[in-house]
Amino acid sequence: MSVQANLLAESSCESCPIRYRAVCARCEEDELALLDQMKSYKTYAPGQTIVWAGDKVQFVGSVVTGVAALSQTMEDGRRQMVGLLLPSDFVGRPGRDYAPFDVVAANEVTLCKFAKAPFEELLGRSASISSRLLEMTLDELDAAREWMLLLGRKTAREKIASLLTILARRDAHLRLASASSNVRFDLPLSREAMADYLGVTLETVSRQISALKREGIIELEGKRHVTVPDFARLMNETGDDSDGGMLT
Amino acid sequence: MSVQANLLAESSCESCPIRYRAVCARCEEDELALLDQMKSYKTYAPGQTIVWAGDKVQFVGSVVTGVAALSQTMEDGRRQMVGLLLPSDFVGRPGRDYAPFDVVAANEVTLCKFAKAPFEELLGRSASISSRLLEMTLDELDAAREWMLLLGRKTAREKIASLLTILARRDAHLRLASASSNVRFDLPLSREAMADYLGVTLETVSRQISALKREGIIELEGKRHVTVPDFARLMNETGDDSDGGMLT
DNA sequence: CCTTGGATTTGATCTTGATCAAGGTAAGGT
DNA sequence: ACCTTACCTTGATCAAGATCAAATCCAAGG
Repeated sequence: MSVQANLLAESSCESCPIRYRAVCARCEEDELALLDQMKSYKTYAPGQTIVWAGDKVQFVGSVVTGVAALSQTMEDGRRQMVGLLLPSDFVGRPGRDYAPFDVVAANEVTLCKFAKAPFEELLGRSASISSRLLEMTLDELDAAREWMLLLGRKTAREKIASLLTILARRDAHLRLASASSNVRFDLPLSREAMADYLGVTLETVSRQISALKREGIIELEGKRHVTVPDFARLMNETGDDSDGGMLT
Repeated sequence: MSVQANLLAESSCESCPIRYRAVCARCEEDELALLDQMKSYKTYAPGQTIVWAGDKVQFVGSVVTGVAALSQTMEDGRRQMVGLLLPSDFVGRPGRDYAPFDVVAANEVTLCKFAKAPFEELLGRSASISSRLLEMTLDELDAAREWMLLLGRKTAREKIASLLTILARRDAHLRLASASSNVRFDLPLSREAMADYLGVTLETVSRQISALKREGIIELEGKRHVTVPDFARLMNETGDDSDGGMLT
């Protein structure tokens, strides 16, 4: 939910459209100038690991384009994705030196980076930035907790439908679930990545997608392009309240 | 993990031992005085709902004693606990008016409350409080994400062992997993609450606890009092790395 | 055009944990 | 002491999803 809220927030700015929206919604001019000085861009190839869990991390930043995934792996190889980073999402942990999780580029990802130390210094002085960052973190926490409900209590079918709903909303920039029928979008994740996100196997992902297709709830062109002829019908499969969580 | 980190943080203070540690680790004297003026205490009975999801919430605060649970319920009654609030944990969401989840007292809970508006006002001025709150929120986010791994990928046995480990650590104030054998503690949660936290049924919780008992990994006196004769052996059942996540 | 390898789909079977159904246990009330 | 009630344990059965094992698809390269 909160991810969407973020995407739909204030309008963007020329030089770094995403960063401005995400971190600096309420920045003063001089703060923006400072941030501009310390920013840099970097692009990562699909599948590339941006940060390894346990690494010392020297930067914070925002996703500009692409999709990155936060994930954890157990010794025996079981993997769980614990967060999706979409454009405008913040990456990094002010006040913490080591990354708690892997950050992996799901497709080609561009980050807008700030050196960590000066950013933290600015954070210590600017109430506008730190309070904005607190809000964003609280939103992430809410999103994580909604995902806990999905992981702990939803069926495989509900999990898939929930993920498709989120991706569809993101791509279509829908404000309300019911706002538009016939949504089309591309899956930014492989079946395996979806499985790791949903806490199921890739076979289960494939079977559930096939089932939704067979029932006409979604249509597929190729493996990755999805059309949802009736969004409400997909929503009905998520197990969520019909209001789409707009209250939060 | 982070919950433990919090508990093991700086020493406490006379008038409101918990709050000082949690929110005001780096407060100035005058900020403490302000907080003292606006604080009040309230006690809730076991099972009582402190906040309903969707409610307008007028306070923030800290847990002083007892255990409270954050939880979500689906229309058909499926329930998932999405956070445990132990003494010193922060409750509430500065900058947000409505509660996203239910908050329920698992046993008798005492809260130290601050009126939300003046607290937020202080937050807007005090870099020390807002940065501390950001850190605490990031810790909660890490804890939520570790729980996602548990919910998505661990077996029932690993889930139970993980929960027991966390509760044992909390109660025994262990610094390291291996620091002490023969840990004893009381379960603050019913079987049903544990089930809702772990994303399984209460029967599964009961069976797995019985299995661990049968194998001598834990001992039970009554339903609630647990003894762990060899902590490392319990840890081995959690599926986690042996280091116990001390790096984060 | 053909080959190749990764990604995906599909099928058959198995396992874990859910569900359904009794019993057991202990604290509190009468 | 006896009953009530809430909570917990245990057993039998079932089903969702995991696992194992082929096919199939398709884009990239030769």
